Amino acid sequence: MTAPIVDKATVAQVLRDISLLLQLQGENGFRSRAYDMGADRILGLTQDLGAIVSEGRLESLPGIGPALAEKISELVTTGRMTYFEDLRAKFPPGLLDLMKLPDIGPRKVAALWKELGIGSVEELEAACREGRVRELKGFGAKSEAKILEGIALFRRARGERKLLGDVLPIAEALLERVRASPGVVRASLGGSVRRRAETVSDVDIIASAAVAGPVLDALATSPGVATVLGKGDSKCSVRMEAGDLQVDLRVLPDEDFATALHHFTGSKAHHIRLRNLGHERGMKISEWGVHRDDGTKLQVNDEAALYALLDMQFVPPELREDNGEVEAARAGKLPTDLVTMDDVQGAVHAHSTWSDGRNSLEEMALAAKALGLKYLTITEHSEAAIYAGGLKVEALKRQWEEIDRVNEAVPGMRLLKGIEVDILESGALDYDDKVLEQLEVVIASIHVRHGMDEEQMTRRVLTAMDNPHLHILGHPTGRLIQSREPYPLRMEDILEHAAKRGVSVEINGKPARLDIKAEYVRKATQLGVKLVVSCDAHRREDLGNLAYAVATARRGWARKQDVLNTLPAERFLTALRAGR
DNA sequence: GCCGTTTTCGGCCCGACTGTTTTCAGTCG
Repeated sequence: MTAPIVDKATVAQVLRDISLLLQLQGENGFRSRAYDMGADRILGLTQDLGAIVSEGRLESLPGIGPALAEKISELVTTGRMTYFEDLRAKFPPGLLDLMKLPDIGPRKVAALWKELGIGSVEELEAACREGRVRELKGFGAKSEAKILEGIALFRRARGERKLLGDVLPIAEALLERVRASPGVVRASLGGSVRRRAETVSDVDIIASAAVAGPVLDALATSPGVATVLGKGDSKCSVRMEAGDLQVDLRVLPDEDFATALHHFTGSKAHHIRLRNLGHERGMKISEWGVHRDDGTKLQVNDEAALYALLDMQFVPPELREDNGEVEAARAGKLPTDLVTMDDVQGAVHAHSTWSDGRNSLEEMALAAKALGLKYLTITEHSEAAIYAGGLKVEALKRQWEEIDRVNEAVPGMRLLKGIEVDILESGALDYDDKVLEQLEVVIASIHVRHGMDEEQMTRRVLTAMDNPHLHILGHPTGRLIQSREPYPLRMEDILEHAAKRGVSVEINGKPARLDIKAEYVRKATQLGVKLVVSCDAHRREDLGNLAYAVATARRGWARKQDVLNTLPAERFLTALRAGR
């Protein structure tokens, strides 16, 4: 098998660019959407793209037909796509950036380009300042002002999505404010935040109330709101001061709450599947309810009722990505015991002032206890991690004495003696086996020498897993969302080896890591690999990262029994050693 | 461009909001 020249993300990006260019050309919208759906499909693949291409299996993927298969195949095997290059050559290179501006879509970009010869953000800015844009049909003075605002925003945010961990706390605070406003019956977050996507672009809140006005006002006047972008009879959009975050609130009668919540939770792909299923049954599903073809409105009290109408199991929001959940729910094969925060008995992966953490062992213990947890694994860095205050063996042994003291002092909470030991370049671990065997929990992670090639890096991790004292593989891919690519690793090989050797795999809940990601969680559970949800805490507040690890586990369809730290401490320790 | 348990052709989710209009087009989610 030859390694693909281009990765999934690149293929998806090319397909999305084609979609935009086709829209610019005024092509059939469904044709451009086919490229978008193809991009989604490729991005969501758990299997190796190179293998799928070389085995000619592209066309077996839903949404990929002969035309896309041929183009993707060309791109993956040669690194180029003639169709894309030809298409792109018809337009100035800056044109695609224009589409990223708010309220600017393909029709407006086409008009700006054809009528005014505008091909870049800079040219658009100049034209707005000179008042040339208002001369165009469909544009006015207000449009020019809004475009200039949008350009400023574009330059600040560069269109980047935000980490879920940066957005969720803001979203939950706003939700509480909406919930407390006059006349609200029900309220919930929606959108990618509710689905717990790794990154989100905005916040959706859905509320039910007999009168919408006061609820919309509550959001518009919330602390932290920078500008009110728009406010109508049922909808209000604001931009927060923090991080240019946009928040959309919809308020409707309570009888429409469930269908609206479902609609605005998405994902779009999941939703389209459901609408089509409804169509087959003579039902029209929209945010305004479910209607029979004769116009009668069906009562839908909650989302479960909506799925029941379609003869499906309820699909939890985290699974609504059209990754097989629709088929599984129709067949009654969707797991009903996905892991929840309430299932988690202990937190894995915490640092203290002994290495690079900010809080003492006792402070960490008290904070974990306050969250209702029963145990916390203390896993400082090992000796090689000099930059992170890694512990020499003597210091590690002194720490055990303090752990014993804290365990006496904080009843109901047990600190477990562990380590986050470095995986050295050779694949050896940074402590002798004689030290490792005395520890209750051994996490092994890579922290240095990221630049090795795929073969070397894979070999390094496989070798590490052969050490019988290693219990958990820590943040296995090393990615930092939006700032560092994963190590070049054959993850399928790693997960298969973990299954064979009885090594557990971490789902690191630090919002910038979420490592392993949901797709690999699903792969891991299929292979029978046991998982732990971790907080990778460097301070008290980081214990809350567990919630993001649990969300990632759920997005990967992990059940309670797949996650070892849902067990009480003693059984957790036994399970870590089972199969080792 | 993709798809099919009435289809290999003719569909493909649909409503709110804004700014420009004077009945609507474009964008967004």
